[in-house]
Amino acid sequence: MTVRTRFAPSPTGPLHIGGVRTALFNYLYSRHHGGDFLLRIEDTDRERSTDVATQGIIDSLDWLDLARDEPPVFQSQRIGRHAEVARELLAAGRAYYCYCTPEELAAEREQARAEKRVWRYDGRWRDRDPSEAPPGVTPAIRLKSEREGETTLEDLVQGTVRVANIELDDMIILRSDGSPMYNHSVVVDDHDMAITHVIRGDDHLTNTFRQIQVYKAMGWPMPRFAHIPLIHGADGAKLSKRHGAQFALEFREQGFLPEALCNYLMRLGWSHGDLEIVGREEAIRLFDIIDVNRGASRMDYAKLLNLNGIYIRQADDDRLTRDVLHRLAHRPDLALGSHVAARIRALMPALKERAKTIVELSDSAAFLARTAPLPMEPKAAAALTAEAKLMLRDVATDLALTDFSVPSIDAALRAFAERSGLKLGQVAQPLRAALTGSTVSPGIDATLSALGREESLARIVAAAGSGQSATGATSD
RNA sequence: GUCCCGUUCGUCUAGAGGCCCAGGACAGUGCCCUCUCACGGCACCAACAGGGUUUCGAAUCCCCUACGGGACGCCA
Repeated sequence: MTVRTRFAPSPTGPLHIGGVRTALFNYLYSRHHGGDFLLRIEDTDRERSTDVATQGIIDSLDWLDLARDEPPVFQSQRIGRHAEVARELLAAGRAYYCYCTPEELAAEREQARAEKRVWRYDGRWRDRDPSEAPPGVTPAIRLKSEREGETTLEDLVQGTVRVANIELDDMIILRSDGSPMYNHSVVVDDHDMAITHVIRGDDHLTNTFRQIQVYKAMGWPMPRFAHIPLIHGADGAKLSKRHGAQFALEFREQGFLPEALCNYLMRLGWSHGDLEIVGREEAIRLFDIIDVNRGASRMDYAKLLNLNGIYIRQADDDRLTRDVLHRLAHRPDLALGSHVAARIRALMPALKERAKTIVELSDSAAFLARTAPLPMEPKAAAALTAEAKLMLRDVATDLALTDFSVPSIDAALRAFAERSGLKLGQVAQPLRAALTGSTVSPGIDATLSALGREESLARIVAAAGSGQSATGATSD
């Protein structure tokens, strides 16, 4: 039997990072076993479900490269089938009409809570004849749950979990308006979709016991269940806005690579010895659901950032150049052209060594898309002393004689420094300021080479010329 | 409140009775490399929630307590 897993989010908002991990585990599990990974949109709550959210979920999964094997199933299109199963249950005597009104039940629940009692539906219509039904009330359909013994769940992550059946009341499977309830439709859909492994957040653990009752009542084979722990914020509380990014596409916006996010999320609650860096192929090969921990784990943005840096360094230079160009295109202060793309591509091996996000990478490449005179950071301006400016004119002469390859630039700079009795840093820092407007950049030789002869010399001249009047009487 | 689950360095984790006076990674600190910043290298800091059992021996088995989390809808 082929393994079939599914990710079943409700489209009520952007895809949360916990959902991403659930999707990832489902994906990895099915791939590991050569099975199928499916998507089901649980949009039966018409009030809260939106098309925008649905599209957001699909975009998120696409970005993360969690490919589905079949078109998405929309639960809202299956409510007829859910009702049909409910009627089957009714006909088989495994379910019954309940004529309690929502108001009546809500009041009871409220009262029980006020008295600090546990409230459960008492099954008052379970064995009553429908002829006793009060007039004018359209009934809901409730499942006849087992009332004795206990239900045991052999969870792939949580182990053996038992609940006394007395804890479970007769849940509603079909509302009085004919629409299905979650715990019912999930079972019908999972069955019809031939799902073999249900991997989901452990907030669903207690639902499972109710769902098992439906499987039993229908005589359907049960899938295996795996309830994975939730992700919390740094303070151990539920992940929320103040903890930082929490939605998949937010991470994309903040410059994270999908493979870094996947690697991070996979290692959260799962491990394979001391292994930290796990690419997609290896993840598929190594992933097993029984290696997933039971306890909730906390989101550590610092570690994700570190991982992102590692993935950026490993990433293909052309791809990173495209990403950077895409981001820089939105900046009104820059002028992009093919020569800029070439410069960024040329310097990319050095740039990516220094960035932890695509945002940082883009910022660090921005100077390549400017034209002289450059805006100067205060520290860079300070590096351009009168003395330095004079030195720049001289070094420009030497540089002009090179072929602007990295080795020849390096050789020229070292020779110049030695001849002038300067340390390399005393030459490189003013040059860096002149070329980038900053005190931080890749190696000065690579920076010069990427910028090219013409642009480099123009920037040096611009920087050296602006303080021409300096005669040694400069203040501060 | 009831039911269920969990608890190893700040964080993610290794650990399936002796290999552990607890290992790795991130973060932090210091040093080295060095034209800046990174990268890289080296080192330091730092944990078995508490108590009680079993055992020759427990982070590992069992029990209790504390703390944390989840679920208790005609929501999903």
